[in-house]
Order: sequence, then structure tokens, then C-alpha cells
Amino acid sequence: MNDKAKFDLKSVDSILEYAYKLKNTTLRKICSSQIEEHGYQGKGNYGQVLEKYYFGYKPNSVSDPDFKEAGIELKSSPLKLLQNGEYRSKERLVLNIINYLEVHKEEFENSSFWHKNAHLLLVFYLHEAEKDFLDYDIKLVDDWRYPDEDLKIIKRDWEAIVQKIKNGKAHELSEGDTFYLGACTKGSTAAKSMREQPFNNEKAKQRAFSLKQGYVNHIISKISNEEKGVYGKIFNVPEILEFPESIEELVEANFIPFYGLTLNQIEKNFGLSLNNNAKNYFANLTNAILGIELDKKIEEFEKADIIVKTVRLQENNLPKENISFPTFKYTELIQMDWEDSEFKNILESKFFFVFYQYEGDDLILKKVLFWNMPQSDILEAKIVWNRMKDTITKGNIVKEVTEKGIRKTYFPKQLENRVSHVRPHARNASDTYPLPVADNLTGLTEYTKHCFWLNTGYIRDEIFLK
DNA sequence: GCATGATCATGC
DNA sequence: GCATGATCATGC
Repeated sequence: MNDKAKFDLKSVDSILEYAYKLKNTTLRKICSSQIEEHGYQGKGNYGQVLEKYYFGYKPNSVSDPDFKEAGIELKSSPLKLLQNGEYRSKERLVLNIINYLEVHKEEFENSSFWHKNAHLLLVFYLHEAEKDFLDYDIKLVDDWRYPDEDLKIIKRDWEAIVQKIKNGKAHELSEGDTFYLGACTKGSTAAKSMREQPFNNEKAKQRAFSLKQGYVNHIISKISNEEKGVYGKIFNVPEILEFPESIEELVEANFIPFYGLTLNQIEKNFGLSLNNNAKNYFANLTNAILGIELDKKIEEFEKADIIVKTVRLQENNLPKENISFPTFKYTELIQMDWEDSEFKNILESKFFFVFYQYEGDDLILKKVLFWNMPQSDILEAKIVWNRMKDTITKGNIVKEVTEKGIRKTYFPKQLENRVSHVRPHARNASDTYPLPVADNLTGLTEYTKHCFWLNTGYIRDEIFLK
């Protein structure tokens, strides 16, 4: 079959019409004859097979979109299925590699990023671990252009990334630097994937522009028309984004008038009388200050994968509590590499901290700030993660059991690391996950759920006081 | 007093 | 039933 006869390379509509036929089928079903004809050997990834055997084109030069004449770039990406039956993106969407040596000469509008990725043709398939990728079900196919309000933020993200390169800090780039468009690592961590940067002799990890997982989720809900009215926007007037301040400053400006006020005073200001014991009490206050309806999620934060943490400081500036993250499964942790671990993913996120501080019995709003962890501190947290993986792999878990039945563990302690430690996070001691290796001392084959925590001292010194 | 371990409470 | 934010209990 002549590949070129399948669709008109110059026509977006024709390409789309052909692409839509992928929906509700699999690569194996829809292009088995081509795969056989080409003698497919099980090599290549999803995107490569899709390009070569379904669309039947040879890759263009790397700087042009895949369908050059139509100006549209093909991207395939995995979905995961939630417990509630909804689909979410399994990961970030990786776009073109950042060429450190060239990108600093570009403006956004004529940039290689925008030239290649302004118009995307997206193919979302359901990733199922037990299946060959040829058998993944294709769930969603559509094209994507960025709405103006998103594009304004993406342009700022692009500029922030490029500015960091201009400042000679390509080696300090982090996904947490930006909102929708990130600079994610790409390729191995080995020395061979280190790249030169133009304004510093230090080599930097190879990185690519990418759409944050949260932004991809937004795309998915848009193209599947499943967006429900659960989101409220901070920036209801897109014009505000023309202002010279950063997004961070624009968000922070909402909170500054309330610095120094007690919880009650802030509530009163908005005519609210909230339940102080409600689990979402602080989230409600944040929404009120940002002008968002109380029961809604903050659209911009969701799209940017921002982790919001409220911290209550004692009068000596030390947080009352450490900060917890979701529990990990022991069996999964030992199979992971640091590079694709959930903990690293979390630490590379952008955080929004809301600090309250006790003055006597009153809690007052102290300050808010966006923050992401410096690379050097992420490497310190990596030590904790590695130690955790090591103790579980060896079944070296319980050190002793006290008279009252409390188990002392070999897990990484707060005093052993400046950044992070591991502590229980469970309903009670019998709320457990299975262990891959039975504990040497007790023979236990499951253990109380634990998670990684950020140390209070670290929060005070490196986040609040910085 | 603080680090470590254990558990509670809310909301979906 | 479970995730998550919050808090309590133990022991040095």
C-alpha cells in the first residue's frame, strides 16, 4: 500500500481524519500488515512504530514538525486509569530537546520550540503493564492548540528557562522552575548525556521542553469534553498577564494585604465563617484570598502540578510538624531507580507554601512563597531514598521492639539527613503494605505504611527563612 | 524538649 | 476503604 495515498500531507484536516481512525483500536490491529511487511522485530517505542507503520513517514529534520507542510507535530502519550474510572496522563509530555548553545539566541515567537510544537496531534493510549505496547488501547486522538491564556504562561515559562541558561545556570534547571512548560531531564544520567552550556564551563544535564503532567491532564479533559465545573481560575482576566511581574509575584500579591492578620480576621474580611476543624480549612482560606470559590480546585495550580503546603510555625520559626508526602509501597520502591521514583518527581515539583505563625494562641498569616528544591538538596534527599531502598531490599527493618511493643527501625532518621527522613503514615500499626523481603528480626512480611517527610529544620532554614 | 513511632479525623 | 493533614505517645 502506498503510504502517501492514506492522507494529504499538506492538509491538517486530512491528517486528522486519518488519525481519528486510530481511536478505539490498537497498533497491532490497525497496522499489522505494514508491521509484517517491514519485518518489525519488536524494536522501537510506541511513537516510532506509530510514525513508521501507521503514518508511514520518515522523520523530518529534528527542527521541523513531523508533518512539516501542515505544521503539525505528532505526539503519543500513555494514560493511566484511576480507581474511579477516569483517565489521567501517566507522565509529562516530552517535546523537543533544549539546545543550550542555540536557544539563548531565540525569541519565543521564532523559537525552535514554537516552530515545532505550536500545533500538536495527540494520540493517547492506555498503558497496561502486562501488555505489549502494540496492544495498548488507543483512547483519545485529537489536535491541540494552546488557548491564549495558557500560551501567555507558557511563553513566560519558556523565557524563564532561557533566562536561566543566559545566566549560566543551565546545570541548575529544574522542572519546578516553571508552571506549564517544564525543562525535564531527557536521556540517561550518565556522563555522556551531559551537555555544554554557553555561559558557564560547567556541563549541564540534557533536558527537553515538556508539558507538565497536570497540563496534559488538562488537555485530556478538554479534548474528551469531560471538563466539569470543578476549577476556578486565579487569572480570570488574561490581560493581567501582560504585567511585568512574574506569575509568582502576581499570585503573592493577593496574599500580601493579609500578612499579619489572624485566621479570624481573614475569614471576616471575606464574610466567611469556616469550620476550623474541617480538613480543608486552610485550603478554603487560600481559595478565598485568591478569589476562587471554596469548593473548587485552583486551575492554574492543577495545570502546573503545584503542591500546596500549609505550614504552621511556632514562635521560634520551627514548623509545628514535618511535611508528609504520600505513602510508598515497599515492593514498588525496591524496583525503582531513583531517576523514575515518585519521591524525586515530588521533589522536582513546584511548591506553594502558605506560612502561618503562632502569636500566643492566634495563628497569623506570615507569608506565602513559591519554592522548588535546589538540585543539591535533591541529591541529599536521594541519599535518604537510597538508604530506604537498601534496608527494604535486605529485609533489615526492625532494630528492636520495646517493652511496650514499639518497633525501632533502621529507616532513615531525621537526625541523619538535613533534608528528609522516613516515618510512619498509617491508620495504625496494622495498616500495612507487603514487604518484598521478610524482616530479619521479626519475620514480618508486611509493615506499617511509611512515607518520606521533609524535616522541620529544613523547612525553617531553607524555605521559610530563605 | 525533641526525635521517633503511632494514631486520629475528615472527606471523598 | 483509603489518602491526607493533623496530632498524640513514648523514650532518650
